[in-house]
Amino acid sequence: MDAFFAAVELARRPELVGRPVVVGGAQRGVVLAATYEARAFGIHSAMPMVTARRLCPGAVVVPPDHRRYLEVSRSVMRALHDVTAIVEQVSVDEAFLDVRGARRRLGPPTAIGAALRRRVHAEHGITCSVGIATTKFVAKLASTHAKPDGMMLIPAAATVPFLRELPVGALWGVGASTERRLAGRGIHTVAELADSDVVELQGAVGRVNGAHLHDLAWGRDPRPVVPERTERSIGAESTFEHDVRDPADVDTRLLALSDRCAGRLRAQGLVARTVSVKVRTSDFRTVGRARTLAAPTDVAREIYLVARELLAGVDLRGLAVRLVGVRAEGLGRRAEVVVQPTLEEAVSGAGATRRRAEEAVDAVRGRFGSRSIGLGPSPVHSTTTAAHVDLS
DNA sequence: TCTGGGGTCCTAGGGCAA
DNA sequence: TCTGTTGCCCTAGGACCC
Repeated sequence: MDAFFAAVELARRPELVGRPVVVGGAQRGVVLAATYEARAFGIHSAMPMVTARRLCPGAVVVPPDHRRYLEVSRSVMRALHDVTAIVEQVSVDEAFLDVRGARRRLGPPTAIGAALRRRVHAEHGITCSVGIATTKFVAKLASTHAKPDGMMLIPAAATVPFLRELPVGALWGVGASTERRLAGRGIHTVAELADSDVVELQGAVGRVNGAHLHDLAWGRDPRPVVPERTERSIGAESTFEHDVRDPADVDTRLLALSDRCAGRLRAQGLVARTVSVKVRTSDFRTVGRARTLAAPTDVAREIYLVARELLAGVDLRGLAVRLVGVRAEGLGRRAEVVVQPTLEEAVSGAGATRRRAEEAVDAVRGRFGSRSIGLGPSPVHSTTTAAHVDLS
């Protein structure tokens, strides 16, 4: 999709068409999407909102509506699934399709691409770009080159000449850091990358990455289009409006994040073996801590208690906290995992009770909305967590 | 001066077991 | 029983993507 979030906003607010529009949070956020009119001012995604406002004071700033973007995304993905079952969704606004099996029914890839672009525009009033190639990463580059609102086909024979013209930063997996490291070795273009020595390259950017980038430079990319990839982790993090010093403030946020994390685990029937926390201090330094549990869990209270302990072990060097996050890793299907209670739990039934309480919370949320009920902070040594109920 | 939130993957070192 | 090798798991951190 082209400037996806911004395009969705424009589709329902046509009076904004033609104006510089930026989708992003209020104060401490970054730019999530910008229309091409806004990009003309130098605005791009991931840029701090304050910088964007400075570059273009006249820009219309729209707060994000992720629920709406997800709706449109799902609808677009359904259109893709009408073409083929082999759809690999990469993000909310991007996917790979293996259309080899659809050619007899729907025609050549260019016809399929054109039909899809027409359908998305007709159904949602937004534009997308299509890249067609024999490998995933070349198709991705082609779609980038086709933007906005275009389509590009790169035949197999044209692949290497096309790639050689590009700067290394155009390759998927080459960010600012790798680009700098390569530049230090005189490598600025894909042609220079392709002609460099693999072993030397591996010394510069790592064993796996070096070999991978060298392959990409020659158009080699054996990765197939993989539908339905399983999730590796589920996390939640949030930045405070102002940096905080009171541990109780951090603690309250940590509980809410653990709650969100566990709720999503249960919703997907997953349990996590590892809990990790992330904390960013006022100097923007980020540290993480992780612990693998004796038994996997999907219970907010358990995740929270581990997260709190991990956080207590972090030396904040006297600095205020900017962000905290909780992540559940080492995921497994709850139905396939044997959860052995501790001896204490087996005697008291505490673990099972806790889980049933949180399932009740899920049920209330399912009926009255996600903000209708939440875990509240509890006395430090209490084994129970109060529920805060607001059915207003 | 400012820098979100959701993720994935790789590296490197220590612990540990075969 | 001791020693060396190998490989996996765990943790921390970094790079990257949208």
